[in-house]
Amino acid sequence: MRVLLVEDDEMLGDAVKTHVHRQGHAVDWAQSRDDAEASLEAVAYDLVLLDLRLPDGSGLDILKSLRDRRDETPVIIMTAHDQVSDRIAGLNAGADDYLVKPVDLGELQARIHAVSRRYGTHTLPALVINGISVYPSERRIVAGDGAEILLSSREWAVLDRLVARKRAIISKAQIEEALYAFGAEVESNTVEVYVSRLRRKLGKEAIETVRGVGYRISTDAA
Amino acid sequence: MRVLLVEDDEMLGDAVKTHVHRQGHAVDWAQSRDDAEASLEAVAYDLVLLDLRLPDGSGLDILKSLRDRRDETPVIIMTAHDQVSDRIAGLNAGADDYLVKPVDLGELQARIHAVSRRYGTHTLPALVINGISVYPSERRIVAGDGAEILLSSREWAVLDRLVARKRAIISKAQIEEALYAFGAEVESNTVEVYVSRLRRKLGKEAIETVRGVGYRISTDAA
DNA sequence: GAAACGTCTTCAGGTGGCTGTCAGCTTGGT
DNA sequence: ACCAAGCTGACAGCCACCTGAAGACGTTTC
Repeated sequence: MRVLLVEDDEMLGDAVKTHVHRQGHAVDWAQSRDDAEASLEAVAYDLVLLDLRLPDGSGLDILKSLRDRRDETPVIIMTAHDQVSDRIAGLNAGADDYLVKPVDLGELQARIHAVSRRYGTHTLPALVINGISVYPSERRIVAGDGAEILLSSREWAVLDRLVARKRAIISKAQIEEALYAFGAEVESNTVEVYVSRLRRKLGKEAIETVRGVGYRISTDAA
Repeated sequence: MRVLLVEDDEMLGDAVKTHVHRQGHAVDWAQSRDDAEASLEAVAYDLVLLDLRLPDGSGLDILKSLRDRRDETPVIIMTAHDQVSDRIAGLNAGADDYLVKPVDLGELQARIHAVSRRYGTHTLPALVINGISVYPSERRIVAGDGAEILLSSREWAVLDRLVARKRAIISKAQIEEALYAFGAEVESNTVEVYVSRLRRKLGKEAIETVRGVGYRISTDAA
């Protein structure tokens, strides 16, 4: 997932960003209201973590303007104190959930998971190889440090076949079948080339070759 | 194979686990939905046996979230009663087969076999030597601790001949015949070499030499 | 429209695992 | 002790696989 974190506190922001990164999500961190609105305009996010107390205006206004634009991106509010009025205002303005500071990272994780599930987006990677998270139905993988790596459509198609049945050995023929939906034959080592490219992005050990049989995801890669 | 059993009933779970374990598979047993999801996240399985009625949520959700993640691990459902609606919902959600409780262990075995066969993996080892399972038509053997040992195609061919008729003594000539489909003569001790290589992987006692006659699989190896 | 860019496919040279061969050694029978 | 049969480490050749490069094609940018 792609997450926008709106938080002016350096310490807290850093902790949250790191933690959410570790869950395998791409995190942009906006430290002011202007920052946040610029980001929201430029990028489509799957989730927004929103602090209501910002130096240059209320976080609530960000949420309101989002919903005014009929943007239904899930928003989780982080309120500075357990102020009932804040929470009510936030939820009324269209927030999906809220957290009370000091933020417990485990709780944050659980709430992100719950909200995302409600929206049908994926928060759990289908697979983690070498600390690199692979997500289903997304042409992107996330490295351990949070950096995003984009996959081309063919690269992703190959990886998808391998990940769908993790413990199985998949033959080149099976992979080709998935790549070229009937008819469109290919007469060279295309699959080998894409495996090679995937290895460059995922790490050499990520995909195991079984000579004369096919390929398989390495299950033991830590 | 590595199997995840999701079942909250102690009695039934124990019986099923024991039975499946006897077939030579590694079985993890999850007794709750949370347990099951944690296991699925951490480990790649070849098969999931899924009870739909769990204390902390529906087993169907587990299946749905698996398929949402484009995970195609085979799933066999166990429904509490012969509820048509359950079965239909399960199959629609992407289950591969279903069992009706009370579970008949023989039927369970047959269905596991059928589902696995559809996916090209074998569930019944042709033979167990030294706690190492040998599967038909696969160039792979599995040690007692679950570690996999890959065989080269020639190694496999030799082992296959020996396993095909377990108690019989197979001559070198017969084995050579299987290795080199007519014409392609071999004029050295190739068979001896491959027996040696196999012994290195299977254990010294796995293959017995009958001087002047041929080889045979040791049946007494525990 | 032209240039810059990214993707897909093909090809060619390189690499490493698999294979068959042999030589020297071990084992079993007499 | 001797011989025949079998065992196994070493090695050269082969073939499956790997990978860098380049051309064809489509897309974006100016």
